[in-house]
Amino acid sequence: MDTKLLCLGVLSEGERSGYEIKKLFETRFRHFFVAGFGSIYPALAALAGEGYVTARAVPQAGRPDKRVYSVTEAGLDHFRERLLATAPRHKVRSEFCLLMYFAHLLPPERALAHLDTMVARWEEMLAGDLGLSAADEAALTPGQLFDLGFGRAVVGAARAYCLERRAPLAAALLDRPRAAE
Amino acid sequence: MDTKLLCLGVLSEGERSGYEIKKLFETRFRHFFVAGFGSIYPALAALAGEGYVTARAVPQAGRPDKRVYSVTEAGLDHFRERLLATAPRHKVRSEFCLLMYFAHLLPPERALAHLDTMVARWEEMLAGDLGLSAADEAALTPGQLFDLGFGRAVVGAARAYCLERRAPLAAALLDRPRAAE
DNA sequence: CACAACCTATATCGGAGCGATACATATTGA
DNA sequence: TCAATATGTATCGCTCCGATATAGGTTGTG
Repeated sequence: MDTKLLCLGVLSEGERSGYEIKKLFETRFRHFFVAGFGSIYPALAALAGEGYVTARAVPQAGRPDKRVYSVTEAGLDHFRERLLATAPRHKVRSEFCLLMYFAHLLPPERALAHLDTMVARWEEMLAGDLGLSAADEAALTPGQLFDLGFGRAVVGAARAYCLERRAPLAAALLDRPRAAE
Repeated sequence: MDTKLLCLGVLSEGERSGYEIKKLFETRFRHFFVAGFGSIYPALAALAGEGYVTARAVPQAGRPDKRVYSVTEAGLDHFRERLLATAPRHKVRSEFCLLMYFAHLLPPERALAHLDTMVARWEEMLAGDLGLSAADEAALTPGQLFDLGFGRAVVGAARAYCLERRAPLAAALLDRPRAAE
């Protein structure tokens, strides 16, 4: 389970609760890793069962207790081992591309709306978590900096391509005879 | 199951066997949808059970029979309905980015090797299925053309970024003191 | 002030999904 | 000769994750 691996990774930077880990996933890893509570809580429970992390209950005023996890020595070792054994993969699952592929079976305005939705989402990402200032970047490790730039490059390219091809696509979708180049 | 949806989609272009569908997935959809036999065969069986496709056994010389599937009228309707009800998503799951994020815990040469592996894979994709000639492109629907360009843009951006940042990353990973910009 | 909307916080379950594997044979290439 | 590689179908079990439940606090707005 890769979720276990990433949880171990973020815990190696400091103790955190499941909820905080989810937040972190959303801000720092959104462009390459998505995981919900349904993945994170079981992952943490499994890690605790294997002795790679320990949990500590922190009472909260008027809120349910927070379970704060810390990585153990064995967990750190395990993490490094697993990292060494992990093969680099990069998988995309895009219903957006699927919809575009069959755009001719969709009302044209629907296809274009999907396109606009994606552009908006990518712009949000670029302006949000991917849009750190230079000052913030100084605090990052080389790898974190690499990932940040990678996200910007890929998401930026997707956004740029969609914007650039919107008009030609609209033309091609709306009137069949005229070619759009 | 999205696999069911895509199977229905490719069958709407003509009858095909499970094996042929897998081939098609690998060549046409690799950059946005990955599915193995373990997804495709159950998907086809389910579609047949629902009456959305019909199967026909084609005897082969010296080979197991081929089961060729065709989409039914009901299947075509269902496909269009499902397309209309599908939300545009675009999800990335990248162990490569994960490895890069924690590159400081890896031997530097290992991190760089991972990077080179990915560059090679992306170049393969660009030269292969994403590298159609202009003549071939004329036969595509606007949506197919859009997806092809999208794949080129995104995969190309990933490749370019990795090549561009390789040297700075290597420098930063090898000697900590010097900043790499 | 009432009510909606959203945030913090944890947890489970059922079903989808897919990697690994098995089987059977023919061709290609070293 | 032996190892790959290609065609072809199929299943099993583990992983995974979306949806949902629970519970109260805070913020915002008409």
